[in-house]
Amino acid sequence: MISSDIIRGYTDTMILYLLLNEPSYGYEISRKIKELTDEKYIMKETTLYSAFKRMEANGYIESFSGEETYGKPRTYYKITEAGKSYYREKCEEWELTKEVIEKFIVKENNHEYY
Amino acid sequence: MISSDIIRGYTDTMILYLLLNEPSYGYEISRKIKELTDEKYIMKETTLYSAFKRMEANGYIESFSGEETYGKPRTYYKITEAGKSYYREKCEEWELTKEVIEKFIVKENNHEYY
DNA sequence: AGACATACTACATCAGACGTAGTAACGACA
DNA sequence: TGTCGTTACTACGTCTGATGTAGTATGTCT
Repeated sequence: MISSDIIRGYTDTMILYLLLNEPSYGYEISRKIKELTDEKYIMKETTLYSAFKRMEANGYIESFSGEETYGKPRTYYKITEAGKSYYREKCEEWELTKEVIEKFIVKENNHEYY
Repeated sequence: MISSDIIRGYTDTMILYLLLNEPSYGYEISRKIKELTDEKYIMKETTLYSAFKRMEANGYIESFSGEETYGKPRTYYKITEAGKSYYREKCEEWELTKEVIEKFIVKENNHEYY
C-alpha cells in the first residue's frame, strides 16, 4: 500500500492523464485509477473532488453537466489546453524528479552491501 | 528546478542514504545532495534540520557532537538500525510509487499522439 | 425495506516543505 | 580592526495537499 503523501503533487497529473482523450467524471476516474494501478493506489474521494476544484480554478479542466445518469446527476470534466500543457510539464518534471530520487535509492538486491 | 513538494516524503530517505556508510552533519549532507544531483535539487536548511529532528525523534538517527570543527561546533548524526530498516522500506516503497505514477506519464516523444 | 452503488459537499486536521529572520564562531583579507 | 564569507545552526510562522469524518441524495437490486 502506498502512503498517498508521496503521490502528493501527482494526483492532478493522474486525473489529467485520464481526461486526455475524453471527458469523464469523479466516480469513473476513481475506478480507472484503481484498475490501472491494480488497486495499488486508490484515490480518496475527498482528494479527488478537491483536485477537481483546484484544477478548475487553475483553468486546467472545465466542468459541464451530463444528462445520462445512473444515480445522482453527474458533473463531467474536460481537459483544457492549459491543462494539457500543465500535464506535459508535469511529465517532464517527473523524469527529473525520478532521476534525482534514484540517486539516493539502493535497489533491493544491493542492500547487503552496507 | 524541482518543486520540492514532489520530493515530500523522500527528504528523509535522501539523508539516510548519505548516512549509511558514515556519520555526517548538516552542512556536509547539504553539499553532498547538491553535488550528487548536479544542483538539480538543493535542500533548504530548514527542511534539512527539521528532518534531523523528526528522524531523531523517530529513532532513525542519533546525534553526537564532533570535536574537530571549522566554524561553529558541529552536531554529527549516525544512522541507527531502525533507520536502516526504514531506509530499506522507503526504497521498496519507491519502486511501487514509481510503478504507479508511470502508468499516468506519457514519455516526452509520445505527447504528439493526443 | 434495506443494502449497495453512484455522486457528491462541508468542515476540520495534520504534516512536510518553505520563507523569513536571527544568532554565533572562525578565518581571510584589506 | 572591521567586515565579509563560510560554517552551523534555531525559532516561528505560513501554505498546501492529502486525509478523516460526516452527511446528503438518487437509483437499482433483492
